[in-house]
Amino acid sequence: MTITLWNTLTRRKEALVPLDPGNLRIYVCGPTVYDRAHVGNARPAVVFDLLFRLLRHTYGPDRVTYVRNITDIDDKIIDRARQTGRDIADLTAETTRWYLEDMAALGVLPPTVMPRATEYVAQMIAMIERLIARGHAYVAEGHVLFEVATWPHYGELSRRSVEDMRAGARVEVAPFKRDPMDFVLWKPSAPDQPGWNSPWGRGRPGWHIECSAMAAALLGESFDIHGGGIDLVFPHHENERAQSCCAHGTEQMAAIWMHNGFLQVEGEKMSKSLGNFFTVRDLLDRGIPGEVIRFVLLATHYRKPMDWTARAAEEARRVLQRWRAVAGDAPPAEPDPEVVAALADDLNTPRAIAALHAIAARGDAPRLAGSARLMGLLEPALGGWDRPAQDEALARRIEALLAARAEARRARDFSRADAIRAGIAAAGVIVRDTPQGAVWEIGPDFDAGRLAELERS
RNA sequence: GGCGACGUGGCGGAGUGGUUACGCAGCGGAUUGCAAAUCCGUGUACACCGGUUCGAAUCCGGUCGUCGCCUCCA
Repeated sequence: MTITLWNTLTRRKEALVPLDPGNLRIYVCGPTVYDRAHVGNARPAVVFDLLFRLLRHTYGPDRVTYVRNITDIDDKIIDRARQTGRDIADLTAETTRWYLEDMAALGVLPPTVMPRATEYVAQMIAMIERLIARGHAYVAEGHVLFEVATWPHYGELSRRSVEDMRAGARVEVAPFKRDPMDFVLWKPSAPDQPGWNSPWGRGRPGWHIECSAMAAALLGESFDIHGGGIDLVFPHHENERAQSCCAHGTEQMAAIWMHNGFLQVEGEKMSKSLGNFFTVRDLLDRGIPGEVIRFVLLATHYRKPMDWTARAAEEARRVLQRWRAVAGDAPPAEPDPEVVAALADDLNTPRAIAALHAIAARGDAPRLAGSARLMGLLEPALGGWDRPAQDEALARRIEALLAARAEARRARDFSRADAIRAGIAAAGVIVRDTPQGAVWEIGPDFDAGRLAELERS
């Protein structure tokens, strides 16, 4: 099975040809840890988790190295710590823990390696020294800057010409820059800011260098896939690519560059001022299962803009509930070839989901379970939300009411039977009659008061 | 202002030079005491305007709209 992926660099779908068949290497830009992950942050985590699963399935679990970093050096972190009076290490440690918990709730597997930027400062300094030695970087007023003009390929990834960018520059240009587009590799730290000793004085790394250093340390100078959100194409990935290629003297940092599309909420962009800004934790706390969130994120092709809506979540919940009922506890079979083929075609998840619908309609439980799990769905660990509540007293009360209805039906007292049924429904309990008898579950609008009212009548 | 992405039926969302995507909702039927659930069947589409072509929703050009990047936001 050949995996084909859209390469942002070439704007084409390309066959994935491993540089080293024994070790497929992928790097994805992870979170900057200063706050809870929002739904937009979850999209790349889920999308590249799916890719990770597909690669493991295709090449074998031991032949894929997936690196997703934790950026724990950043001015946003410094600002947040200052505002809240917290210690930076506490803040980043707690936020990292939150991130991992929230992603695990979405069925995101731990990557092979999760390096933290603070552990790679020495490698960053070494890389900056190489860039200076090779004539791609210069020191000015305690800063080290990458000199864009020294690399003719700058702008290729984001399809921008250096000329256009200079013309459209809206940022104030630091006076010590040789060119407005030059970007910071290292900058000085004030005494109250975190800093590391370096040949250029006490300071801290610029934004992009940490990914270049960690990728090189863990995956080598050149690797197979580099991924992240589309907003990272410029400047982050453009700059990473320039730094890495110039430091190592290589032609490519990654063979394939992948970017997921942006996320909107109810047709509008997510922003705190619109009040539609919410974190993964908000959704989980609101009772939306992580598996449902994952499904919604995978229902749109990863490269397209997607819209998070309450309606989409509701639809996803119903689909998963039905699939879980079909799959039951069946042992998972090999994934369906059509599902694998769809995913191998640039992660065409909507097509894969359509194939899952067909499998579910056939009632092929083992195949459904095995195929869905390739996508991180119908995993036992994410289940439970689709089962009735474990409250035994409540279960006895509902079953007593259902028994009363069954009794009324046997007596052909249909008006009483229907009244009980309507009452149970009004209380938010969903009842389905099957040949084996009535089954029920607690719906989203459950109202214990109305149930008690019904019991009195 | 510069650069880029996207625009498919009531909704979500693939695909793509000539043949049903799929799901949800709707409608019809089976089933049911009546319902729910389930099963079967079914209609509606490719932003707009030109062009290329035997044929375009699919290619090319333009217009409009939405979104993103150019501000250390995935």
